[in-house]
Amino acid sequence: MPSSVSRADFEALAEIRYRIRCFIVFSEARAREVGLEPQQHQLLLAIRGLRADVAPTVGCIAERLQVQHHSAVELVRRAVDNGLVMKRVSERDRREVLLEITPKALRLLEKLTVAHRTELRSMAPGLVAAIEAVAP
Amino acid sequence: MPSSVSRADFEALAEIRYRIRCFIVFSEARAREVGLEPQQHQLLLAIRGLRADVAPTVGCIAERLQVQHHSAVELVRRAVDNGLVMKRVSERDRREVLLEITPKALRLLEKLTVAHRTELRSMAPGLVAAIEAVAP
DNA sequence: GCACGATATATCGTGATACGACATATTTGG
DNA sequence: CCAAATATGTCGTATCACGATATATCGTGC
Repeated sequence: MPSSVSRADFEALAEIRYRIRCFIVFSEARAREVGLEPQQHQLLLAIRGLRADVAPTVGCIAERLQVQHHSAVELVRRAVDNGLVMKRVSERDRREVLLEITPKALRLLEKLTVAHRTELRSMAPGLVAAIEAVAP
Repeated sequence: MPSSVSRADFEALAEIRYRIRCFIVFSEARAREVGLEPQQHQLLLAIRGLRADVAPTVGCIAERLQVQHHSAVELVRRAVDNGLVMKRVSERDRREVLLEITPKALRLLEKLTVAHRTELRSMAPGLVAAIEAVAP
């Protein structure tokens, strides 16, 4: 029985990862250019990009960032130290902490989001093609 | 002048990052399940997924992994220690080191690649839709 | 054919960060 | 009103990518 994985499969999967990494590296470079650590940029995007009907708690953000909750706790603490995020205890459930990004952070995030939208529009065809080569 | 970034833009960009992270987390979990460090799995995929007409040198792999060359050097060293990769000096240019994955590593990579192909087929529609929401 | 800049790989020390283990605070259900 | 569940927070550790630097090899001008 021959392998069920062809050379083309390896190439296509490697190509997806390569293109994703290019996007991530681009993103991290843009974030640092405006003085943000890449993870803190992702935190801001996760908070601001949450659907309006979802409460921006630490746990929810941890899920969206796909990290353990205590990693999110530390990330939020650094962001608060840098004046990017504000915490406030939820009134409904005082175990929960609601997150909000500061006006300064929002300006940086908007600037970064414009750059990312532009870059994505440029790389989307290649990335989508790579994905569809693996998952037709 | 209003912001050129809408709420939908933030949500769509955040959604792309979320789905990419889900894929990465899935990938890292599968790699660890077969006893590979995620980066070493990526190294194997990068080597095996190289186009046939490209020489698998350390520098080339560093570019495909989007890391600095000395990061690739250390990654390769760990992979060699683990019996996953073999190095041999290029005859054409003795500065270059050509990389080859071992039969054992190839078996692991094939197994992982099957799992990734399956997962990608499952998540591709959502990911592509998210990309096209930002880059129509 | 040799000096020198360019290129490819390697080494070492460091800093950031994500995680596991554990702790605290609050809510909920019987 | 107590115990289990849930949400957040703290601390120590280990991994890993990077910058700075070093070594080896190649190519070129002279």
